[in-house]
Amino acid sequence: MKPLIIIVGPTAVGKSALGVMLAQSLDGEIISGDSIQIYQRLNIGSAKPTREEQQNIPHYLLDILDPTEPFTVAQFQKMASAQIQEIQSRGKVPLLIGGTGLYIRSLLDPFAFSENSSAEIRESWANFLNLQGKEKLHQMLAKRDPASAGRLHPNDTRRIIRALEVFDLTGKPFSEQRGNLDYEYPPLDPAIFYIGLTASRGVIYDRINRRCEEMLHQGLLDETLALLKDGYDPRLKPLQSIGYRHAIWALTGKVTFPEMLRIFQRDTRHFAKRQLTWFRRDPRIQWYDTEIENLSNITEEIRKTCRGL
RNA sequence: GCCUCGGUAGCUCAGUCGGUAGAGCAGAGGACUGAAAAUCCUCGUGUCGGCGGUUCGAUUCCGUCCUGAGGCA
Repeated sequence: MKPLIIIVGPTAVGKSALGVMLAQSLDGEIISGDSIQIYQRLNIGSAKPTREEQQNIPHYLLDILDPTEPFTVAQFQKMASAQIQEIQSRGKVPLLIGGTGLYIRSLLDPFAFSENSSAEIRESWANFLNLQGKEKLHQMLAKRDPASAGRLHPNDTRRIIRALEVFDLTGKPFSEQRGNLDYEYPPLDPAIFYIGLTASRGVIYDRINRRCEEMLHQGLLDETLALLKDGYDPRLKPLQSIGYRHAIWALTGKVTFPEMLRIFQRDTRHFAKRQLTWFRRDPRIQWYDTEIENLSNITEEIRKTCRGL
């Protein structure tokens, strides 16, 4: 097995910088595991590493989609795993870096996205939801897939609709197909070095608060306005992500500027907390606290522990 | 110095016609298998400014002190 290094963690802890450093010392190339940085024109708000920050290290899965194009885990899984192999085949070390937990996990655990999805089916259930309400929708799922219905809260309509979609598509309950893998974290190949970067809550939040301000200074509003002027629908998924949706509120006068900043910062903090909840659960991650560890020692540790290096 | 209005959860405040208190915001924990920067669930004990008094019982009434804002001198 060839080496693979993964860096995860909450937003704004310094994953990108660590990644570039490791890429330099280990002859590596970087693959982004981020659901927003994959889009073109979303630079400032997605905290996409700039040319300078990339330091001539090749970066993949950045800037490959137009904001109008949908993107899903299934696509990510396919593209990222192909890219990892491609890098390895050239004798380089792939570094997977990102904060999108589901994306990262789709590469490590047996997530099988065999069936195609169906927007039509989803739409019809969304319609059902509008007409009949949450409880009825939940009951529909309970009839077809009691296990999933029991697991999902009636308010979590997005997941309920997906479970219904899977049933319609395959005739089998979603719960059967996912094989109870929620809490199963099979051991990783010893050639994989899985790093979680973290810091105390206070430090993370300070960094987030500052970064949000910086994004505005760097021109987040202009970046967003340019997209709107070019006809991009503000309801597009990537334009509803953190930062962009806030910019849109301010640009359309829905909120005042200071209020927008406040909510932007808060939503980013909430997001970081969700990321931590996701990653903390995975026992395979080796955590590094940026406040106490000297990150430059990581290279050596990787050399020692990572098979194939 | 006098008068008025405040001092209740980290913040802004509500409330208790006397039976030890609750909203919003902030925060915390959790879930998560094709929208995941999304979506969803759960969580509020705090000398009710201090000290006395009245009372079976005071955060609530009375006195006094401390403190903030405003007004009058």
